[in-house]
Amino acid sequence: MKAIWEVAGSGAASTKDVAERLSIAPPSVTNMFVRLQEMGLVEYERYRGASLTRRGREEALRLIRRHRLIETFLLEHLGYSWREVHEEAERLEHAVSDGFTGRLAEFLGHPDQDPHGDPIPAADGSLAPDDSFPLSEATAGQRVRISKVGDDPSTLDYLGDHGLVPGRLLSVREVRDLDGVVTVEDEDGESHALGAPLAGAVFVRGE
Amino acid sequence: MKAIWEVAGSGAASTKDVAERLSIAPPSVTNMFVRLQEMGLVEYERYRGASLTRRGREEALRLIRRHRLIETFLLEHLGYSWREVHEEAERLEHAVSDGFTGRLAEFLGHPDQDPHGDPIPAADGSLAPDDSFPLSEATAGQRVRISKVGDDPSTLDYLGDHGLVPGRLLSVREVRDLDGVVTVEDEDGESHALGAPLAGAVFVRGE
DNA sequence: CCCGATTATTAGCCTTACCTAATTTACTGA
DNA sequence: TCAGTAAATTAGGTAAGGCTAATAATCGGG
Repeated sequence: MKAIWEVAGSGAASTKDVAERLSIAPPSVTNMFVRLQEMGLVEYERYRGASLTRRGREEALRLIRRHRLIETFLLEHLGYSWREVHEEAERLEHAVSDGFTGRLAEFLGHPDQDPHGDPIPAADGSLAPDDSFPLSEATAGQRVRISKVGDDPSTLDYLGDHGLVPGRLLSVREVRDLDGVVTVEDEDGESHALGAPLAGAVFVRGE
Repeated sequence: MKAIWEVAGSGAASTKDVAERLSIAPPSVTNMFVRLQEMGLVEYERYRGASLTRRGREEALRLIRRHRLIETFLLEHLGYSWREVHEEAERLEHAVSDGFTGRLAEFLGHPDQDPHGDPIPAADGSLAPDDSFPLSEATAGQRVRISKVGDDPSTLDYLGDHGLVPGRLLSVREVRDLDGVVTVEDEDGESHALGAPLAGAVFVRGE
């Protein structure tokens, strides 16, 4: 469910994309699509991918809520680094109950976003709309705030080391079409030139 | 592994006892014994039960360590009650990495016993020897400190409600052979008469 | 010392969640 | 439009971890 949401949002997720996200073989995904449809969590048509039903979306958002709350806890209270946190949270989210999730939210002070800057769905399944866009789509001169960063570990490490973390305010100096390099200046006057892959992994909101 | 340890310590655990502890059918246990033996975690002889090898014991103690650290966290930081905590910890302990365990121990200040009063094995697998005994084996006039209480939920609730928790100092007033009732007085001068089942579930150490 | 009760094992089956290999469908560009 | 390729599905298999029913071993009392 979570993989479908992450891969396709409310649209239809392809077998291949889901298989890649989960690192499993495509036939296993087809199989799962059929079963999820029987359970009423997914709308599925052969050769056309699967999309979430209302119930399916709720289920996915509950999982994502768990995941992000757990990540927040691991990062803020157990001293995990960004590169370690994802894997641990992935395993934990399948083992914890709703009761645990609620108490953890309480413990953390009901945060509405995780340390990546991703919004944490509310217990009722509602999710703040996301108006952020990748830095690669910014325009020169714009002032933006980092809202989240991609979750690839080495990307995360690099950005973290350079202070490019959610909440940071940036001025966009140049967006060069030729090679996709985006140059930004941070609050300390430090300037960063980010290649296309990095610029695409830094999500921002206009200020 | 954990079930074998809990049921038999370093002795041999019977198929039946383990099956009961895990609420599964005996044949499943026989099956598992065979596989654990192939893995070198258990010494097993048909019709004679299984006992842990050195590696098996280490493995079991690592799990118990996890379990007790998780329980401690749930009770002390997430506001779980004794009756809820066991089930949640049981599921979590299988999802958590050694890294998590270490950081959680750190977060909790490296406690050496859980809130039940059970010792928490050290990371290297060593476990403090347990010199406690059930209240039913105390003698009148003895002063004892509660070291742990049985983990049956309703027992736990009753004892908790009456302030009979680990750490509490008690004076043994009477141990009546006739019906097994043990009468104790707590630090506040409050007197408690505990029937055989309760007296057997309260473990104490001489002061 | 042996017989019946208790405990354990074997045999055979099920479901879940994966896999690979072979086949089918859909898509795209000449 | 149609052929080649990419994606998806079907077919059939494996291992883990359960189950029940039937059989076998052990043990304790008369």
